[in-house]
Amino acid sequence: MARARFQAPKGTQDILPPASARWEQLLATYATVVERAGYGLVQSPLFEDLGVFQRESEGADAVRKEMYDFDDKGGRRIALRPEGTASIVRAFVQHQPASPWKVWYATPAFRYENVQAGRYRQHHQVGLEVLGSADPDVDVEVIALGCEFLQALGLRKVELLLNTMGTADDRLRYVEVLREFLSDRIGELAEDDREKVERHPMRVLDSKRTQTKQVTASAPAIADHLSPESQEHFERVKEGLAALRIPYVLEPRLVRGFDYYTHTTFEFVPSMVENAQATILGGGRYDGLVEELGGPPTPGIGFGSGIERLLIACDAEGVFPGPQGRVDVFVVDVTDGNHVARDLTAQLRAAGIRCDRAFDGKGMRAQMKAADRSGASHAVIVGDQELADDTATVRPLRAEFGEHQDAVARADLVAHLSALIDHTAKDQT
RNA sequence: CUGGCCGUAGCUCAGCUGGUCAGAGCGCCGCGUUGUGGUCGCGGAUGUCGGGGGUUCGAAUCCCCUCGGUCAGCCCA
Repeated sequence: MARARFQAPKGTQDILPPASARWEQLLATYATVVERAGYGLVQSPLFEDLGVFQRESEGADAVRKEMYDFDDKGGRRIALRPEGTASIVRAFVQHQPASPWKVWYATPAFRYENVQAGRYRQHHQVGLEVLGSADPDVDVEVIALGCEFLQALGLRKVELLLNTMGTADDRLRYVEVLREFLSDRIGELAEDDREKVERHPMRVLDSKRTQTKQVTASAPAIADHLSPESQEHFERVKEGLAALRIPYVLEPRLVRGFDYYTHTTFEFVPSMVENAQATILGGGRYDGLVEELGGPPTPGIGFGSGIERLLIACDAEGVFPGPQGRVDVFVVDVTDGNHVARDLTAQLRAAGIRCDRAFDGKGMRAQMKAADRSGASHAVIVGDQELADDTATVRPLRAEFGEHQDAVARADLVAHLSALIDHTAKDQT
């Protein structure tokens, strides 16, 4: 190797062709699913005032440690976006659009943390948010769209975990009960989890240490400590999911990292993936966040879904292979100067045919090899003979088209190829 | 931030306890067929053995540091 002086920073990666074609298709699939439900795209800055992301919540210390923050040349404290929701909420507060505001986004997210399976310093998320409605049917719609999206990718072996965090008041009461429960058994917890009991007992619930898990298996569930209103909200969400035939598993230990989460929380977890970081889509209601960012009391709910993890899950299930072949036609030119390739590719592209050619005056053998590698279903060969006859030789490259090659009049070439390609497209579906 | 494993060609890897250890397969390029790919045959190119330092007559091989990869905790998508 001509030794590379630089490489992509730790925890980041280059997504090159052909792998990048899967990304394009994934984004298109997502956009299709959410836009037909009335969601509009939001593009917001990749960096924000640090305060947008750093709030008073208990998780704040950890959040700050993982944030890519810096002072810009004007002395402003800036942070690269670590997640999608906060920017959307900031934009909502700033522009005050009419409620309910239903929006989606696709964005990179940056977190300064150690790399692990399914965890990167720059990862990519698609997500959506609904601001301004407390209706439990919105919870159902959001979860259903997440579900639809995963299905559209072909994922089947995915489990929906569902829980509720109640309201802030519910949680205060519950945390007392939970803390008491954990304090009584503090000796049975894994050592590293013991200090959390005082500070943030709900964090103990999602510890991955088996020792701790054995204890929390019998911990009191928040669902049993809800106010009647919270109870009612959760019931209606479950009812809605049942009506839409979306199976879910109640997971009392499913908690979210931030304080502003309320009521419904959910995660989709692929069963085929062994990694510790498996959640491919997670979200919940956050009825306090808009206020935290200086807006009027406004309910909100949304989810985020990690593209890298989605693709890991797709690989594990052997689904969503991505599009095959970048072009349908490859022009092979064995005339002097290759001017036919130059002109013919332009003509075919103008007619909407995806085609490519070789450069650098390669010999026919090399051009045919390139044609094969391009994934094209047909080669269009032009040499002195064809030039004289004003024709082109259309040569099939894939077994299903046989070995027969046609001499096609140049005037009929576009129509001829279009018909062949149409046929191919039909065969693939 | 803490810990385990790993770093040899574009890719996957072999290289025993330091002494032809710079190798294989795939891929790439060319030729067999100066107008036919994918199969087959033949030939070819590419490496400061991640980087730096040390031990030694001698280091891909042993030691230290560092960077990167990977996995786990924590956190989350």
